[in-house]
Amino acid sequence: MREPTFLILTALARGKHHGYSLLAETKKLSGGRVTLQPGSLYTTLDRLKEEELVQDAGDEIVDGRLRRYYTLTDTGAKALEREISRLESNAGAARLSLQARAVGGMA
Amino acid sequence: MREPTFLILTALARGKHHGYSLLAETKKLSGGRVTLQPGSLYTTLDRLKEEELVQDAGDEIVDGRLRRYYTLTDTGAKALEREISRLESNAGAARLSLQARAVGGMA
DNA sequence: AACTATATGTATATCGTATGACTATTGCTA
DNA sequence: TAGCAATAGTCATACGATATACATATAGTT
Repeated sequence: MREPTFLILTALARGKHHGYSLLAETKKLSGGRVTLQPGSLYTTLDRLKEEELVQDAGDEIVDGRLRRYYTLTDTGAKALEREISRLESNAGAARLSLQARAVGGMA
Repeated sequence: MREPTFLILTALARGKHHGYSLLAETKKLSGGRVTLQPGSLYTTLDRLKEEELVQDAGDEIVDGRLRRYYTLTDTGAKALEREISRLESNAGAARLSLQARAVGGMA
């Protein structure tokens, strides 16, 4: 799972969002590092729906504009949890390696 | 940075390795999840050398077979450190989101 | 003689993402 | 009232890291 996908799932874990609001939310979650373009967002959402990690959560018309809401499925929440574990495990292993390098100098 | 790249840099942070030993080391570091194929490994190493995150650390002939060693550069170590921070930050944000979901139910 | 492990590569395909152009509506303001 | 920004979403194409499959060679094992 790559960062855009991860950020989208993370944003949706807090509750439902519509597409456009995800653009702002993912940017915020990444501390400003990641700015998704509409094209990336919607193709990713389509894929995630096919994989059943994300599902539709109803449409709404606000000020004449359609809002299409999305939420995490339980499968999606589990996938996110596994992904978090992977990140933490990788980060931990790498921290150990870097410490070994700092302490031992280079072999 | 994706997982294969990350695992290769992590392995090299502990000291020099030749290509083939990285296949085993990255597998070990990932807890068996990731099995790099030779093709992925060597193309990634070539790219990392071009980007100067990794450098050659001498050749050696053992039992009639060539071993080509690699190490991290300082730039590579810094890149790995930044990457670790990114993983930790993403994992932290996602944990909070999942907790919000668990506590609040779904909105 | 065939097979497995060690060791290093090349060529091509795949897939998620990036990019950029496009459609459409509302609200503001000059 | 024409023009522009912001909101909301779609579509076509390109890119790039990795995956897959293949190639080559030596050493040791069965």
